Amino acid sequence: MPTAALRKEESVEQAATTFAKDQLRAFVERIERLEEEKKAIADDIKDVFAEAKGNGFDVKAMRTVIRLRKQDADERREQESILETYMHALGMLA
Amino acid sequence: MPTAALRKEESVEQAATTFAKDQLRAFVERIERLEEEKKAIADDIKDVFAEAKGNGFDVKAMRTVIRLRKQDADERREQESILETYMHALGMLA
Amino acid sequence: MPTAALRKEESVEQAATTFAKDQLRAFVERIERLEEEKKAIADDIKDVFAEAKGNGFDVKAMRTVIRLRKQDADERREQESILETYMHALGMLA
Amino acid sequence: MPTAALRKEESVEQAATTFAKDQLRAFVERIERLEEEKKAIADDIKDVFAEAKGNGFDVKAMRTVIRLRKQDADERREQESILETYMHALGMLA
DNA sequence: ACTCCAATACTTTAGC
DNA sequence: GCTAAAGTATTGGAGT
Repeated sequence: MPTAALRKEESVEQAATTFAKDQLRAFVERIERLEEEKKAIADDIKDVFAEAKGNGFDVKAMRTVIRLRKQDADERREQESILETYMHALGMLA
Repeated sequence: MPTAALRKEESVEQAATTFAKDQLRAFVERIERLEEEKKAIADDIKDVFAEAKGNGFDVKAMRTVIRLRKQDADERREQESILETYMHALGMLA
Repeated sequence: MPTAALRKEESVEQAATTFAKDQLRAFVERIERLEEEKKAIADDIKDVFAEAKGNGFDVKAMRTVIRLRKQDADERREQESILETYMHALGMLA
Repeated sequence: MPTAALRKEESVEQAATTFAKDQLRAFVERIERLEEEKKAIADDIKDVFAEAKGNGFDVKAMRTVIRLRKQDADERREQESILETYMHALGMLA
């Protein structure tokens, strides 16, 4: 993180304020940039669905397939977490 | 992506089915890859908010600011005008 | 829904405005009342968890149990919905 | 809910376990009942919003108004002040 | 335009 | 008290 340049004309408080302002602006702009990227990817996804649809696939069914695959992936973590909870409840874990 | 080989043993219909299956798989995998990227960016955004919070900024206000910057001026005026009307109606303003 | 009383002193437009105002206020108050009730129930739920905890039960494990039971209930609807989607995709429905 | 009968054949430990089980079941069912009630009220709220919408009101603005009414004045001023500061810093105001 | 569903954001709660 | 996670509410987008 760059230090705030303290110009002669500024009081210490003004410098602090200026610094916070710049810092805030930097955070906001970083987030906005990331959100643009995210939006671009979301648009890409839409395009792929549209292309699939153009090739005769049922988009809703595709979404279901993708969702189920993701659930399968998530489920293991989930199951492990549940198991842990139970073992803890039964005093088998710390 | 390999093309669907039309083996001697396959009927034309089987080939078509195999092709559709491969094509579907390809679409699904492209989407899954894109969703992973999207997730990564979403995580980055979270990190930035966390960092901002660690520097003393109010995350909720930051979100508001970012939302407002995204709205165009007309839309914003529109919303504010409706809100004002309602607040008036409910005696929340002058 | 009660009609808006049109007082002699009011113009038609004022009456309309007054009516809308009263109507808005009525809607808002109905919602606020419902939200209070909802809050009260949420508090009751908290109390039950606290009581269970006081009787030596593990709250997190209880939440897990409740969530799983709810999933079982939801799952049937979900499975039916998925089945429908597939049947549709395969041209077996509508 | 029946109390746990302590049958001759049961050891004290078994009885304790049975009792705990029944007690747990009772807690879980109480919570599930309460959650159903909560859900019913949430649905009622949705209905009221839908009705308001059908009468030409802007649901989003209504939600905002309700949220603001819930905040106490101090808190509201606080939030507005932070927001203003941030908007200033980003050149969105004066 | 409107409904429905998925995604996001916010709030609350549990554990450290 | 703070961080991490769950649950809940709100928003936006896709399909009809």
